[in-house]
Amino acid sequence: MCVMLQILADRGPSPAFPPASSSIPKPTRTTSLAGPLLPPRTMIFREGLAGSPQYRVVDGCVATAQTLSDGRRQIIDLIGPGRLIGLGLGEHIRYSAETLGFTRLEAVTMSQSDRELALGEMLERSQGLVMLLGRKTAPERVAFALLDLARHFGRPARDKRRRAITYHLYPTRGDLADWLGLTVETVSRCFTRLKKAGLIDLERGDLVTVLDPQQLSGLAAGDRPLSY
Amino acid sequence: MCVMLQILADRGPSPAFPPASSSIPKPTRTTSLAGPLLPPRTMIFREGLAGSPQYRVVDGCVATAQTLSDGRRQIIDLIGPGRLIGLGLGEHIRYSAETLGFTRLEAVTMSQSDRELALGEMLERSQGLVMLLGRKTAPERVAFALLDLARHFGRPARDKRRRAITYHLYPTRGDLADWLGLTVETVSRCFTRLKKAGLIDLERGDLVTVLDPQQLSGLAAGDRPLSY
DNA sequence: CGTGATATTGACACAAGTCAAAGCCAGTGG
DNA sequence: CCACTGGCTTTGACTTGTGTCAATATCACG
Repeated sequence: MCVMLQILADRGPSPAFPPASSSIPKPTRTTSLAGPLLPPRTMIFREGLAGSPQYRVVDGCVATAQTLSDGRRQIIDLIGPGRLIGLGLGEHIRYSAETLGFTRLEAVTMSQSDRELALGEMLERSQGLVMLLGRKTAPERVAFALLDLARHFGRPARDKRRRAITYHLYPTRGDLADWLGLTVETVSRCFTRLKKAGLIDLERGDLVTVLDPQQLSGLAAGDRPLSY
Repeated sequence: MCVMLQILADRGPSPAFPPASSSIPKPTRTTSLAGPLLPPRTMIFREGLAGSPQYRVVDGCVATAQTLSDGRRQIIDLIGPGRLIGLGLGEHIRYSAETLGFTRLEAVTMSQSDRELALGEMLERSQGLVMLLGRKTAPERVAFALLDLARHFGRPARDKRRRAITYHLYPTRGDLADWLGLTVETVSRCFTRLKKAGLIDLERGDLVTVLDPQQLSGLAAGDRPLSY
């Protein structure tokens, strides 16, 4: 039995995604709880909606974000397969969530201790982002993002027994800018510099290969300055 | 019976503060759990220490912070009376905590659901800081900080039935800079501008009066631009 | 083969950082 | 009581990283 997820596949501002029913059916297959394939830019829920539906990302990518009254947007987290969305204060949701690519979710119910663990993980990631936004330079931020995405979306498929990791980049330059507290142009310039420095490779704009994870993480941590 | 808190009142890098014993004695007085008065700049715990002792701030102010290898510091939160410190992943503490003024703590043990609630609150504050650091200008950040501190440290003592709020500023300009992702100089300049604009008043450097909370919160939210 | 979104690149502007010099104040000791 | 010290703050002059604006390139899609 499938949890019915009403898909509202419009782009941009759209009606809210109804929370899954709280009655979780027994799995009859491994994917029995999984919803349908959501298209890119589907709004899953919005800021201010009461209640907190909980989903696990099965495949694809979801961005959680807060938006200021004047349109400034800050992405709180990019969430890949296996991770959860919908946690937070029970009262009101403080952020919206939308898909960045074709994405499959499954509804989950969690024990209290699982929720506590998940909250702790979210807190840890949020505090990491605070450090990044408060004290890191643009190249450090972009390097960090590329490595974080590699961990979540990279297949262990190493290029030629080098430690290279290749993955599909779900977020656009604009999404990355809104995550890293930068502008589209700055993100693009950092990409170009990282490419010229031989740390990464980019194909067709959305296929990333991290060529030198070692050096890239040195950059992300602020140990090395990225020459040029 | 008092929970013994070993005070290490040195300034700067110092040994860790030992977690309170987990056996909580019955209160014999209202302040029976409260520890001694900790002097300013006492390190309560450091990053990387295992276990997570939990305290409530009774009086004073505590800053939680992460530090990069090259010394860049990011304050995660400033915590006033009634709020908790020590929550997070059980495994390791990802941040350090130190007092900013004379501070009294009390050891607490919490039910699981209290912990979940407290984690949710920390998460919410952390995400608010993410928005501030990623997308707000320096004057907006400072305005936000002054209002947040007013909520936590301001006495309801209103000036002359105007909505003015006065409070002692625990953090130095440097602490504020490390919280807001700015420099000491920028924080100081914003203070000067806010003073000239008649939104706040400063006496002796550490006594703040918010003269126009209304307009200040408009500034903090990015609705108004702060002329001059 | 247009058309529209996204990405890159360049020229320039500006907010915030850096460096440096006073200023202010609390604490100390003569 | 006063000079001295050291930390914090303020202010000014200048630099710089990142943002803004604008032109072009690239790519997906009909």
